[in-house]
Amino acid sequence: MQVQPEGIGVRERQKLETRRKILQAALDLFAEKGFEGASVRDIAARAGVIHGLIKYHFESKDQLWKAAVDYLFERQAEEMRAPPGYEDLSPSAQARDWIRRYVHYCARHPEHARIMVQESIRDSERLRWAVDKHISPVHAIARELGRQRVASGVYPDIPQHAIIYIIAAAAQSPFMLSSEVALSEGINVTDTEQIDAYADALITFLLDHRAAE
Amino acid sequence: MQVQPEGIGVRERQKLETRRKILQAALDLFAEKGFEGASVRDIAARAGVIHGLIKYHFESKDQLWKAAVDYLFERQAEEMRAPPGYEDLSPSAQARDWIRRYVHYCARHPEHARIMVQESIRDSERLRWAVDKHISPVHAIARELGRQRVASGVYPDIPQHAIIYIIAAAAQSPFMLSSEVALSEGINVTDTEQIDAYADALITFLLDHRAAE
DNA sequence: TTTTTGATTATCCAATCGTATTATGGAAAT
DNA sequence: ATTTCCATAATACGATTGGATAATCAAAAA
Repeated sequence: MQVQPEGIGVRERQKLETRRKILQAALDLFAEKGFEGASVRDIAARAGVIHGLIKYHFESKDQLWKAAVDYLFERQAEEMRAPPGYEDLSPSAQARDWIRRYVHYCARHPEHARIMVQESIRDSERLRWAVDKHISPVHAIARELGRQRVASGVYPDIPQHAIIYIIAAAAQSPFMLSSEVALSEGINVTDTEQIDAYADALITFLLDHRAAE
Repeated sequence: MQVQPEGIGVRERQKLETRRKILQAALDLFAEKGFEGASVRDIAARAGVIHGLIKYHFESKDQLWKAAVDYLFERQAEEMRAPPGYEDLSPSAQARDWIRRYVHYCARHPEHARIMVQESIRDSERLRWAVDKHISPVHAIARELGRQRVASGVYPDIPQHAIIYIIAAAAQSPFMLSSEVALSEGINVTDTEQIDAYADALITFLLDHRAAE
């Protein structure tokens, strides 16, 4: 009657590891090929497991997708948490810092925008689930933030949904479409310098620039 | 030996009509479901023809997609042609007019952004074809326009590719994602008032606003 | 040590996929 | 009037799809 070292057996550790590998492969392939385009056999092959295991661990392709999206938004919440000292910054500096951090998040995890955009283009049950569980809560927070920045004159007084979609789309676009950018502009958007340069450009266009005349 | 009224027979007229119906159905379904998600049988059913006709008229699903994209960019070139008197406007007024017309184009034809974004997320032979034939030429024109506007102080002095992706993404986003906007914000972006309001908001954010402090 | 449990493996299934092939019927050419 | 041509229709094919099922085998429990 030994006490287990980690409180977890070999068996359960392997099970969790298998789930993790499947989830990572699902993220990659759903982002690359979309829900219909990514087959459960492709996903299983990339994860290095037999395809029947996906039904065993996730019951269906649909629920695998939802598990992947859960992971996506949990990770976003962690990585986009305000850094220490953020509250002490001026409204303008807060906005600049937030946009810069969001651009870096989009560059680090282009699969987030890729999966969600491909799903949001269609009107599926999966989209309704994602809106209810993840998108609406995120937008509610963004609206509250946006209202404060309009009040302090950092953002212009335009509808909140316009602010949300303009900033999100502009921040995600070149990283979500990195293949197109590489082919048409010859630019590798995964370079750290490129990411910072793009964040600078976006902040300049939105916050520092006013058209002449 | 009668001279034909239109220079075109019943037979050829019907053939062209069939091609047109298939092309329109392909546009709808490629935009809705992506290349892999849209089956040739779905497309044929929506066009009201037998599915074998698609091979007869377009040889393969791949070439049908390319024909649809050809149509997309030809129509865009027509509809985005500068209106009479455009050249007489000030640089600032030209930029505002162009953005407003582009937002309306995106609202009128959300399938354009939907098809191209779904394809640009993956790195396929189709994407390379589309970049070579359509995207690169469009970007070349956009870069030239952008350079003029930077010179006149209407756009900020940031890299041209940043200008292109910021404006295009922001203009397309709410219309490309109209289902998500409807579900999460309760807004119907197909309303004419909504389209104009969004164009106003985008122009304000990009050209008229500067952050306080 | 023996038994039980459950993660994994190996097949199987019906449905659907893109594509190829053959048949047909009426417009166009002679 | 007769023949030719070709757009359309009707099947067929092998491959792949998501999902279901039964066998296996080692860890965990007894």
